[in-house]
Amino acid sequence: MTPIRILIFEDNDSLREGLCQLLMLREEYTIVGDYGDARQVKEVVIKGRPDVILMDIDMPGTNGVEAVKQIREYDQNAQIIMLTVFDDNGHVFDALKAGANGYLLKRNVSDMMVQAIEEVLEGGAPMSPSIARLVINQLHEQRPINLYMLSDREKEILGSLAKGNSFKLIAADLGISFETVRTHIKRIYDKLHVHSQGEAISKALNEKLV
Amino acid sequence: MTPIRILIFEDNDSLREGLCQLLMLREEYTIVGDYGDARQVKEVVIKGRPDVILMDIDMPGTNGVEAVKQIREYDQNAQIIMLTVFDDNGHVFDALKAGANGYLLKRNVSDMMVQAIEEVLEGGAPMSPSIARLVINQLHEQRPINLYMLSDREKEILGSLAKGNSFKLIAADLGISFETVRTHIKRIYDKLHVHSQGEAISKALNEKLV
DNA sequence: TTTGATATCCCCCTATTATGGTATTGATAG
DNA sequence: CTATCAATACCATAATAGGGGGATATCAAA
Repeated sequence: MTPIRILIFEDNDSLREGLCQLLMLREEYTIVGDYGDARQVKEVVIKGRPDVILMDIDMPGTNGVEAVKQIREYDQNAQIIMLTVFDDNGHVFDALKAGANGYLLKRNVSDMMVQAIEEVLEGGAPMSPSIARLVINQLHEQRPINLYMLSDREKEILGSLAKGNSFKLIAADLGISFETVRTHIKRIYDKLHVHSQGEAISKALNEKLV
Repeated sequence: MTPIRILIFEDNDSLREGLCQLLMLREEYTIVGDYGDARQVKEVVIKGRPDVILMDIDMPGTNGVEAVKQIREYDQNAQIIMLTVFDDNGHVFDALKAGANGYLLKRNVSDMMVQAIEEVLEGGAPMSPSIARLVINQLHEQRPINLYMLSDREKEILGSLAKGNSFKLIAADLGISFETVRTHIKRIYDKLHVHSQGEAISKALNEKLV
């Protein structure tokens, strides 16, 4: 059976060495490199052909997020697990958007690292609980909107407008007259405090009014 | 110490009973109710005051997603863990958006349920690995941008347009003439295959071109 | 050197949208 | 019962946007 190739970027020397020792206990793992910074990330990844990359977020020089972006330009297969001390610094979403596959807090590393590596290789996404909650909360949509008191009909028309339809088309779609559409649009603009189609569509889409 | 109150909605009788038995083994848990459907969800939740709700996705009558929406209308505190057989049916995101806090595949239930309950009460978001990966993949932004071959200037102008600015304003902002803005806009419309501001803004925002 | 892409500017004409009115109907809340 | 609101509809005028041209300058690649 071929060994699992692991590459480590972590600027804290003692943590990095601890990780190496922890992972070397498992004979199915091979550490193909461990680095205190990500300056040579491209060369190192190409040479090392890692299955799993452990990437610290905060490093001198190239930070972890930037490193992930660079890696993803030419390698979509390596599984990348981010390591960080804090769970609130906004880097979380940047890293995940850039293409990271997992996200562990350093305080969970000794407990969860081996399990996390197994999980990520099986197509999972290992995350510390507080990180997982951040991600889930991101998805929660707060709805009790209608901040602008749009009526159902007005929302319908704004929705159609935001799809790019002209007044004429909206009228035909809804089976009402062109003039009625214009009346609705006027009221929508009033309520939204805008004065043009562009502003209305922008506001509608950005604030998810439709 | 006050017990942890658990409420169960699951239409598979044997799984539901299995869950009850599993959780009753722990003396810190109290099952405040177990139901095969979510028809009375509002009354039951108000009466039971659960700390944790286990909610099956697929149930006759009111489905799990709908039930979560109803619960969240008046209870923001109960921690809701969804249960499902499949990890690919699109309900995943609906449920999480509606306000669920965790998501387990039924095949992981016996292994992970107790740990999941602890995790969710500590502010985590327990998920089966494959669900976690779905969520993470949702965040990954695929970049193969510039599908439409917009130049930098064109992207800049489209961005300004999508903020709701008029041609006049864009011209003033960029320090170029009104006619130049129009020329750019015409080319943008060509490249995007649209014929109006509305369509252009809609496309720009929905496809994240800016 | 010529070509192609980009950015800049102008003109003409038409179509669509914005603003300001007024008005009728039906449903609903006081 | 009546005041209000939502939805419907129309008119007139002004402003903005869309579609068709044509033109010049730059820069890099062929």
